[in-house]
Amino acid sequence: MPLDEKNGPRKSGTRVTMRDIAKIAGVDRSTVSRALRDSPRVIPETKEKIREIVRQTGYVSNIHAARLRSNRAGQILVTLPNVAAAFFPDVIRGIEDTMTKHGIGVLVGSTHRDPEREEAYAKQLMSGAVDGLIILTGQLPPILKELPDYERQVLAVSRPTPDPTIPTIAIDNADATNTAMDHLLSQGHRRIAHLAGPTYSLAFQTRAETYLSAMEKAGCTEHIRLERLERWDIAGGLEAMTSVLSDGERPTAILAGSDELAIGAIRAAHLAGLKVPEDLSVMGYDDLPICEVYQPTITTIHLPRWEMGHIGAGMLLDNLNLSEPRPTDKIVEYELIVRESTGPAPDE
Amino acid sequence: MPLDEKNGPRKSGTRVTMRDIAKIAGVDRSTVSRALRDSPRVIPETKEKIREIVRQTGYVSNIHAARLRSNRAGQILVTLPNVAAAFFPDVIRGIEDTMTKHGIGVLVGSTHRDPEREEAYAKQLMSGAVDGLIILTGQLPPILKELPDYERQVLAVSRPTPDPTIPTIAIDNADATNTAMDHLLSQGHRRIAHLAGPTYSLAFQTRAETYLSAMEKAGCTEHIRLERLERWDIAGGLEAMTSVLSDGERPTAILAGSDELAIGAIRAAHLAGLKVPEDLSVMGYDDLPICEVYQPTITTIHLPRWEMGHIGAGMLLDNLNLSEPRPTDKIVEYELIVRESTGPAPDE
DNA sequence: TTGAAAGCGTTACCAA
DNA sequence: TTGGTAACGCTTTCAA
Repeated sequence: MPLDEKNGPRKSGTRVTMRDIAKIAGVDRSTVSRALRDSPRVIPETKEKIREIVRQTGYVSNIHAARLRSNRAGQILVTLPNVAAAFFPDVIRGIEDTMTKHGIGVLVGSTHRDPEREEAYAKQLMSGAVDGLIILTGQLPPILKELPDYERQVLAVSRPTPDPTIPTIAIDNADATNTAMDHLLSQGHRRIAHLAGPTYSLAFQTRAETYLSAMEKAGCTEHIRLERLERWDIAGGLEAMTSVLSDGERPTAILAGSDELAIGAIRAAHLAGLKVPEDLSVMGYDDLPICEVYQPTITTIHLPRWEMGHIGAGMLLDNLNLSEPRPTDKIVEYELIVRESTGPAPDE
Repeated sequence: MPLDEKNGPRKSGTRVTMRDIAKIAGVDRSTVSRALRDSPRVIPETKEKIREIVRQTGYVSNIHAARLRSNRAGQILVTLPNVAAAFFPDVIRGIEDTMTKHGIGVLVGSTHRDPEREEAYAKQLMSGAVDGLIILTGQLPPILKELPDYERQVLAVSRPTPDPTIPTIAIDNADATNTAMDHLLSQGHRRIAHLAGPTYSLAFQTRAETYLSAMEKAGCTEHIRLERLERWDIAGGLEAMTSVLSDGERPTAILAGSDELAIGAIRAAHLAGLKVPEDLSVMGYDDLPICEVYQPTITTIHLPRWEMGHIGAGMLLDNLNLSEPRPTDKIVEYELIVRESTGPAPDE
């Protein structure tokens, strides 16, 4: 971050400072400081006088000075792989709603899976620009481990990280996958393919592994078809499904690792002249808003996104404030939502 | 933002400071500062020595101190109404890509149309927490006007604001709407209804007005049906369309103010047993990614989202750096994309 | 090329 | 309840 040394400090244009307020009010700077933060140690009269002067002068406190002195940023950072994914807004909202109540600001940064960006965000925490970090990417920037006590300032929500010391809020992905598989198997499906999300993500990894073991348990070993992807968006689903349809035995059901993959799969099936769910059942994970209005509507595993964010935010606040750290994982409930995109296996 | 006065400054846990590095290296703090910012005024040898010590000690500079002293935040803020809207990610990406190249961080905040939140974000600019503000909401927080020279630090992208002094990057909404209407009229449609986005947004307002005048010009005054909404998401489109279908003359085409409204409208039509586009044509604005894979695929007005963000970011950087302000508006090009959701008007 | 020193504007301790 | 004052950790003149 090469700041231009040629420019000196940006000319602050003779901005009003706390000292000025103090002078006008005829009190000390410390009193002004207390008054503005509504300390009980200033009588209402003095407060009102100071506030009036602030109003008239249009004074705004210099946040850098406050942060330097108090060593608190008053804000946290949420990192996610990609702002475009419809999964995150609700999680962020859950975090925001909680943090805002406590006067803590929430910043959002997208990593695009770029290690440089991840490191830049990690440094925001390390440099004190933010007080805490909530990771939605499932990736822990390695550099963070240099930060003493990082387990208390970092939290993973919705996607577990490889580092088990980071407290995590998520569903039980193995359990959810078994529920999904039960749904498909109970409809008579045997040729079930899985469009798996990226292997670097633990959540997708678990889903894929559980799919495999569920297929084995159901005696469908010979029908296993695991399509591994390096993405989990609509385009990825489209591509993967096209590949599935183009060779080998055609499945009667698709368990997609995300709703986006499911939409891509449905679209690919449609383009190939197949009807969903008559010819092919498709389901996903997440229960994105679009699931309810896509045509057909989409069967999925509902994740309590707002709630995960809410719980995570509360937990981070605890870790940040309490002298005693309490970094424990938290499993939240999922729910199978059956809609139009899955149905009985077609007769042979 | 009531910080807890009981907690003193957060214990920094004997963190390594610049002074420590200087002591170990046997140089002055100023030399360390220069070395770390790669100033030409330190010989490579000294630099390397200092860097090595930094590496070993795990030193990270205190960003608050740097910002206080230099009076620069090194980051800008982007405000948008709602992280959930699929419209914004590309715009943000365009902003990020440009800013990152210049070593400027990008923060994203959602207002949820809450005046308190809007004001809180405005104060981030006023307090110096961020160097600039890019507004995607179409709303200018009133308090910002108290900031001298705010026109140079604030920019509106994609949605014009009511304040004409704020530089704006957007398409020509009137022109785009005429293009859309031409498309529908040329397909033989006369009974065209418009699902209009919220009136508080200038962009939606312009689209609605242009719809009206286009209908008049086409001699379709008696078929005008303008459904005004306070939202522009899928649920809003569903609701509005249901209302349109439930009373009065049934339109043969819908011009929806956004792609989300269009999806809601298509869904409502489907639920009412109508086929799109055979019974009803529907089109939107924005060209969201889902338009390409929804069933049917959706005709729309493409907006160059990444580009708008990119241009906006560049313009803000100019305004921030140059002594001479250059706040001019910029009109970008849109494009009509014809897909499956529109077709010839049905025979009567 | 480096060092010394003066702040940046606020907060929080300690006294009064 | 208020005042005085010493930091907070860095950057940037100015001098050497």
